[in-house]
Amino acid sequence: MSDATTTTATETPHRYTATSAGELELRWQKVWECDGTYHQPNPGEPGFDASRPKYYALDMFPYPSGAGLHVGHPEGYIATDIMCRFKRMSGCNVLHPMGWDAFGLPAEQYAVQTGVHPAVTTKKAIDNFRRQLKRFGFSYDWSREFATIDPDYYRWTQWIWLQAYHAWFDPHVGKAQPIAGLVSRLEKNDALVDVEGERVRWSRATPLQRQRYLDGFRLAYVGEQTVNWCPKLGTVLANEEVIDGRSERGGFPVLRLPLKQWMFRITAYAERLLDDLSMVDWPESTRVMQTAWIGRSDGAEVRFEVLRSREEKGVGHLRMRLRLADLQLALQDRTGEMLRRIEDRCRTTHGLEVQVSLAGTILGSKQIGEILTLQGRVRQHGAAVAVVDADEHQREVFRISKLDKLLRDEHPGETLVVFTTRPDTLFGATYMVVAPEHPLVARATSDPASETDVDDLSAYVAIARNRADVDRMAESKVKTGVFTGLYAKNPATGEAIPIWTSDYVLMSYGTGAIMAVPAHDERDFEFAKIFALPITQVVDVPDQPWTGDRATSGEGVGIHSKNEEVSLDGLGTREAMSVITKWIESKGIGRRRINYRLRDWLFSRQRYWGEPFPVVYSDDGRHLPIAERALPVALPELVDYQPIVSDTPVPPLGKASEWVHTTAGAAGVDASILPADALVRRETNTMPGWAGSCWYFLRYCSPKDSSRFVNLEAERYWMGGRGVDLYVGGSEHAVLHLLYARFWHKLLFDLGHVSTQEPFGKLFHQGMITSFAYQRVDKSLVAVDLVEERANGTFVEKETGDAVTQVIAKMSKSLKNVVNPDDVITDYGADTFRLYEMYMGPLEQSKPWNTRDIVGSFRFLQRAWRLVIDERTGEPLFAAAADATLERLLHRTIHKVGEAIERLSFNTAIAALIELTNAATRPTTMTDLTLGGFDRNQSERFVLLLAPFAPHIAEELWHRLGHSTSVTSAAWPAHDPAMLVDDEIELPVQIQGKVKARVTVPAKASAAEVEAIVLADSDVQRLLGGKPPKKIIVVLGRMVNLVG
RNA sequence: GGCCCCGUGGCGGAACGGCAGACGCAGCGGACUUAAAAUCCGCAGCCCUUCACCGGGCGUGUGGGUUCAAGUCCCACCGGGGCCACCA
Repeated sequence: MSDATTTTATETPHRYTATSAGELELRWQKVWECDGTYHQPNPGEPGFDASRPKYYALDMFPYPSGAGLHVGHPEGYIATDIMCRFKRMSGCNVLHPMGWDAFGLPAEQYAVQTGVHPAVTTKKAIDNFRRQLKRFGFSYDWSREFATIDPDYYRWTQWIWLQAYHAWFDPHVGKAQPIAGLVSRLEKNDALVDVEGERVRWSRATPLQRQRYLDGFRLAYVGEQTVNWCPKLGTVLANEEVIDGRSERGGFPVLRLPLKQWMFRITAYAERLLDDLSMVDWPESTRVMQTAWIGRSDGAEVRFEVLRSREEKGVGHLRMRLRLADLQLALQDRTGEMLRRIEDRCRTTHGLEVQVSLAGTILGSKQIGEILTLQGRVRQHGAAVAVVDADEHQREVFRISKLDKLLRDEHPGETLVVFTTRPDTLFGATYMVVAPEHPLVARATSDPASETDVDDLSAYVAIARNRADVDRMAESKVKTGVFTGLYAKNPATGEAIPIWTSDYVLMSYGTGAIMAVPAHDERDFEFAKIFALPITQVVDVPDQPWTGDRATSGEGVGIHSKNEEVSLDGLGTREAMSVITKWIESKGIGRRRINYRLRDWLFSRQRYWGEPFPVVYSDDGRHLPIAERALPVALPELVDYQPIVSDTPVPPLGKASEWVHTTAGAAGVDASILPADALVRRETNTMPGWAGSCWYFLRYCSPKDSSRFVNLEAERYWMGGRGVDLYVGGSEHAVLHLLYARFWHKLLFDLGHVSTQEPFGKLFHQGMITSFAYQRVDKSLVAVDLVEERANGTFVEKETGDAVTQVIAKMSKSLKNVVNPDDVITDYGADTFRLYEMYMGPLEQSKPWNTRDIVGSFRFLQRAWRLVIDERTGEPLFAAAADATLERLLHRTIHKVGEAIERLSFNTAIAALIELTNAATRPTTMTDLTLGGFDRNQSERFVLLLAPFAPHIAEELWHRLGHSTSVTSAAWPAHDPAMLVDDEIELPVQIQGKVKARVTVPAKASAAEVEAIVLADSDVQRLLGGKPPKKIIVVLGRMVNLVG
């Protein structure tokens, strides 16, 4: 117990003490709950006032852990609560909800450790979090509370997933469309589709083949991917969940493993996710992080011929160009009729079997000429593939996957496609490198005539593959690699250059292969030095003179870059890139391309504690969606939810065999898809913890709606304009949650389910609450309880007496500097806690908790109380007459506080309130208490100013001032702008830029008048010593500068 | 290694390019008290000068620059933090 709890009850029985604060806080919390003070009706509901503007303030809902709340949790919640209370008083309808993000790994791991079912521990944790949060007096509308584990909620999480499953990203319109539209197009054209290397007409394809084909388009799809497999967690993880080769949760090593998993085609939205960042008011750092994560690179894709030896001549290319008129017709004719005609023409006039697929978009006829080239490539058997290749803009993802597929599947071992951001260095490409996982390597190892040691190659690939990414990085200092025995023909120089494999090239980026330009890329240079590969300079970089002992990666002027058809010599890098790209395109060996670092989002987890997928499998291996009417697919109550130890991921839900093996009818598959009695197997993977947080802010709008994931009208009202008006949470979610939620939102927007492109109009990250710790000379940290403070303000280690310095560190059990919010509230009350945490410093900054400082906030509330209440009687106390100076200050404070709240600058708002209180406080020695302080009206406005920050004490004072309704619904006081300026102001006078004197001038004085007053001032004349200044600068209302 | 942010009293921090250090903590002095606590009043960046008042100089990590004027803008460096990290 702190000093604050002691009270001099005998003399001042109505003081504000920790005890009385606790009493009145609990009392008002009960009243607010009984009265439904913070209940916000929806449009159409009784009590809804349509004339008021809306304000939606959202906290990142917590993941309730067994440990309970720590002092960092409430920081953001207090901030939004202040804003909400201010907005309510300013006349807004305010949506301020709270809920629980309750599925996920930590709860399951805790359950596995303790043997208690996660449903039990999670419920307990939620109850504890709710109790702790309620003690702060937050103005949440608790009637909107829900948890992501509620079947009524995850029913709709599954529903949204189904929307993605039934949709594809149509490159023509740049947005998601129902996949039924694509299917009917395929049917109508009876299109030739490509399924795992085999081409069949749609009408003749098996159901499984059709499904496989459509999986190449669905936004939620099954895909075979090299995944991040964490054996220790027993699950696969998304790229975003892997940091430095270790799991974000737990820090366990992560391996790579090819696996069929549910994916989200988030890459289809790469461009929009990037561009729309300009629409939102977000911290710059977060926008930069998302931009970097999406990682757009502009460059070119170039196809190299693969040769089996240095001497081999490559297979010739056949290049074709259709007449512009044909293309124009093809584009305008969406039915496919024209495409058929082009195919026919190729067959009859060129003797070529050609497939034409329409991947371009009608951007305007002027672009058509430049956007399309038809490339043909002859195979030995005479079959050919043509790719209609469209413009680089927007529709990239769809076409590229298509191109890659065709190239890889149709011409195994014959070409090697690379992506480069520096096509202008093509002449300097002296070797190639492919990732160890690249298919070319597998073929090279099985080539009996290989020029290299195949065993070496196999061994290297085996090591690189099995190595966890952590090790791969740890050993990354020295580059390693093996020659594959294959060569590629540099299309610019015509030279055969060796193809190597090395783990510095990643299979997951670009095409998994690079053209190495050692002269102008540091990584390639390092590799070339180690393996004595040739280095050819092809760019002269002005500020990086060529010395031969390092790569020059800057931009410059092309040299040594010339063949019969094209020359880059003398061209600047930018121009050279454009020239060479055009040349590549005209040769049909590549094109301009945009590449994204973003990969598709792996959405399956081999865990029990998550949302089941609404999918079953038929015995021919097809996945079949559950009908919407059959949702939710409830998570079975599994007694044994222990993860299955295995070298490969095995979902624990497989243990619920009665649940897994069922019939189509029982599972809820529509009879039109499969007969009701057909045996099916349920999907046993579950969704990751991120699923529930992707759309919870929408559910708050109408949490009880049982017919829709969100009520249409409620969504339009609360999310209207720019979505959530204020979203506060930690910057640790800068990419993960905030990127995923944006993706879901865009998908829902495209399908017409929500009304805004972006979910969160304004985002704010609160800083971390840190703590003090102590550091020895050797930089090791010492726990707080092992250190004592000396009288002179220095710190020594108790045991040794050695001096230690105070440093700022994260709160941790080992440093004994963790603060429990419950204790602080017991010692001072929730109002003091709220005030202290907001007064510590700027909201966005990380700040050290200092328990010693809390008393300052407490004393402020005591003074505020004494200012309004006579502590002997408990009755309100008023000055006989309003003090004019105080009135002026009050107006200024009203202005300052309101403006500071809008800026989320709560520390300065509170400082202004303290200044006002200090100015108004009567000395305790004063006997006539009617002399100082506020009059009734001033007191009321003062209490209103206090209300957003310290709602309990404000409510108490408001009622003691005679009001019977809550301060929550009172109007924010107005200020008179005329009261913000004084009649006379004191101006500093600078001489040669240094403040030397002060003069008092009328506030409305003109520059000339001010100048006259200054020059007439006796101090100024003395300081000038008779010499008139050369120049006088008058900044009205600010200062005067005399320059000699 | 790359990009970004931040360096202000003993501590947390204020400061539209215009009086640096608001406000709070800790500290010091005083009032009240038998006393302590609490409360209230006052003092408080550093240095020089002075018995004192007065007065003067230096001060926002370091060094330069722009400007009548720089904590604030520009360049370089030092220190701390964050993000990414072989992304071709």
